[in-house]
Amino acid sequence: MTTTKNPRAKNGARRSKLPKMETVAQMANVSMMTVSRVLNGKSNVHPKTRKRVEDTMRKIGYMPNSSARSLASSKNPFIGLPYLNPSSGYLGQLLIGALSETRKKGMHVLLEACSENPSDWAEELVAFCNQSQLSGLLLPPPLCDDPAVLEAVSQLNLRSVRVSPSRHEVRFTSVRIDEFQAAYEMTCTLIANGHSDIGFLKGPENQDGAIQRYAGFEKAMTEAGLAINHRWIKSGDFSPGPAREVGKGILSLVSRPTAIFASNDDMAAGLYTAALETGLSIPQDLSIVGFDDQPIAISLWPSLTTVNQPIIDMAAKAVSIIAAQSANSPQPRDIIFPFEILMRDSLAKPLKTRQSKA
Amino acid sequence: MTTTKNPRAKNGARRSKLPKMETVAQMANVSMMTVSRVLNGKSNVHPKTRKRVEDTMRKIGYMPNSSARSLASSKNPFIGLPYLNPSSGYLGQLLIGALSETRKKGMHVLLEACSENPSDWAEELVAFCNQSQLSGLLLPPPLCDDPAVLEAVSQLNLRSVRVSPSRHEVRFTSVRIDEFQAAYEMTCTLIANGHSDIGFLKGPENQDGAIQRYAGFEKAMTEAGLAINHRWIKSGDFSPGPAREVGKGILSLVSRPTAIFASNDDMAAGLYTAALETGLSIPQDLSIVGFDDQPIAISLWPSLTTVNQPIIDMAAKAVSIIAAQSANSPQPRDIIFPFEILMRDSLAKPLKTRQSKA
DNA sequence: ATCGATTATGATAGCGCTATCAAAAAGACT
DNA sequence: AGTCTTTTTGATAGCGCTATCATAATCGAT
Repeated sequence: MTTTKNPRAKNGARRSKLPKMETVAQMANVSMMTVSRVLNGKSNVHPKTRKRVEDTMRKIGYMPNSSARSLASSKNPFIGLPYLNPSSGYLGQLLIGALSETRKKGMHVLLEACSENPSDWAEELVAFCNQSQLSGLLLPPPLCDDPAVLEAVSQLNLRSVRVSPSRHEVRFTSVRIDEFQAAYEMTCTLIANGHSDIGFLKGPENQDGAIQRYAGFEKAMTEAGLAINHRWIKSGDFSPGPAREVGKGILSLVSRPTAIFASNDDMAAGLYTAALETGLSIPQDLSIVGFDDQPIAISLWPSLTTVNQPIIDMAAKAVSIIAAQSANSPQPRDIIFPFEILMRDSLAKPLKTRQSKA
Repeated sequence: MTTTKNPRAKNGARRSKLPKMETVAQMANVSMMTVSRVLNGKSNVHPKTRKRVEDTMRKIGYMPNSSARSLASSKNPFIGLPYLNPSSGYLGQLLIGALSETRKKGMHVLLEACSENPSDWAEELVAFCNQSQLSGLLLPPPLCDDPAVLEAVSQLNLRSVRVSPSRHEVRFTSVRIDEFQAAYEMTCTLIANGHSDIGFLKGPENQDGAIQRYAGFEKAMTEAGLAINHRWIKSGDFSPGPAREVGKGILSLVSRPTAIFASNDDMAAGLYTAALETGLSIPQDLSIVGFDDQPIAISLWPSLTTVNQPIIDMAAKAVSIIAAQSANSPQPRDIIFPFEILMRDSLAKPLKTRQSKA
């Protein structure tokens, strides 16, 4: 008696009820199916009807419920982006490209952090894809170069695009630059500038891209008839700290190179520090070139000469491939983008030219 | 006759059929409802039954379909993260924290690029949230300081958390540091090191955080009885390029400061370049301090003294608040994290102390 | 006009899961 | 054993949309 049963209770404040497709259909005097067709941009709707439906949608602020759409069609407007190493500038670029394209296509990017442990990648990825009913997957390095991941993903019946893998793989579409060629050309540039004593900071030994970069360097040196001094070739992990350490090692040798090619810009940054600490001026005493054109390249002084890969365009292309509903052209392709050698201020001709024996 | 009707046809290669909940239910000899309860971790399931169901799930590799779950429950395991300015190191940190937490909670982060045009933000955000049935929203700067966005989002009936807003707002939960206090303490540190001629590079005039940082600087100067020389106070946009320009302006004055406080690390990096170009050594001729501890802070040489805000922890906390289903404690809170002044190598005592008249 | 070929629209039946409420089973007491 | 709680389980009815197939409308071309 004292307690008056409150009629609102039920589902309470769950969510302010959005208009549903049925409402649109009634107001526009068509069936839901026609509304659905308009929503999905199907071609076989009479222009007049289409306009009426579109107007109605706009008028009542209809928003399709993506869960329902996806349940009914087994397709989500989501593109998965699993990755590690999120602090790198690479991710930022990738996202700019990917998001600008998903935006146009009405899709979204679903991010997923990967385990630290590479052996978990494949299994996690499968769970991720299955649960979220992704329509596609963007595979950045190092995932795109992991055999177990590729094997697992290839069985998943979704469109995956590998972004900057080091080499093509028949089962997948790749968007990439020719890293080997880029490293080759950068080395040629160094040589053309009069350098013959050139050091190289390798990336992680187990990353294919890192290997290709070194291979390109090797080819250019060999072609030019220059010896490679192995005391000037060191390995790092694509981060500045270790690069600085090994850089100091190289620069404190009695005979040191006039130029060093770092496998990426972060390592080049480490090298800058090493040079400054050793009392060497860039580029007078030492030329440094990098790879990737990370944001840091222009923050450094002098600005870093490096190789630019158009990650933004590559990511956008990758998304547009996934978004292409055309469906019947699921042919994996190898799309090679042009790279660019950005001549900035960290490369100059050496003061004296010499070729030491390796 | 000639044409043998092929029974497979129908839905063709759509997707390799994953086991459904019904299969689990049958195999475990329970109803789907019980399976659903186990899946959702409800408490009222007999331990024995729960184990049987869990075993069955594992055995047949059951993966719940998140679209179906979300349609039935009007809840997606997605946290929206709208943002601009994706190249900043800030985003990387934010993602590390957010993703490590979503991972634990079985949720995902849905990224969305915002329009370049701030006046579109609110409307876009509403569409984004409604369509994707987000369970929460992370609002990083500058979105978290935009009144129209806050107004729109507050009506949306979803959990939103503002990440590093410049001040608290009663309608929302905030995770942040006290930027005013941090800037104040950093300035005190500068003063304690013997600097009295201190310049300041402001951030964008319209960002509240940037304003607070300057206010903290002002307070410390005033308290110490030091005059502010307005020729040493310039505005930038949180990016290195313009900072370098205005930095050169300040450093080429006849009377220049012995230290400059940049509103963020990117601007500090621009200042490094300006100093080097002007022939000044850091920190001998000029001390520089930054704010944010972006990745570049340790790539610079000498390493940058700066303020660290624990973005990773803040983002993780934000996600865990959204994930907290407890529901009946929707009280917005203002969670202040401790900042840290990272003493590195870009700050030293000035060679000579003087106080010029403003 | 009349017929087939096309194009536009609609009725129906789920997609895979959860909310709801009712029923059954298991304890806690006389 | 019998009654009353409390815990555990199940049957049913959608969530909001799309696939599918059938029907109706439209259009040429005879």
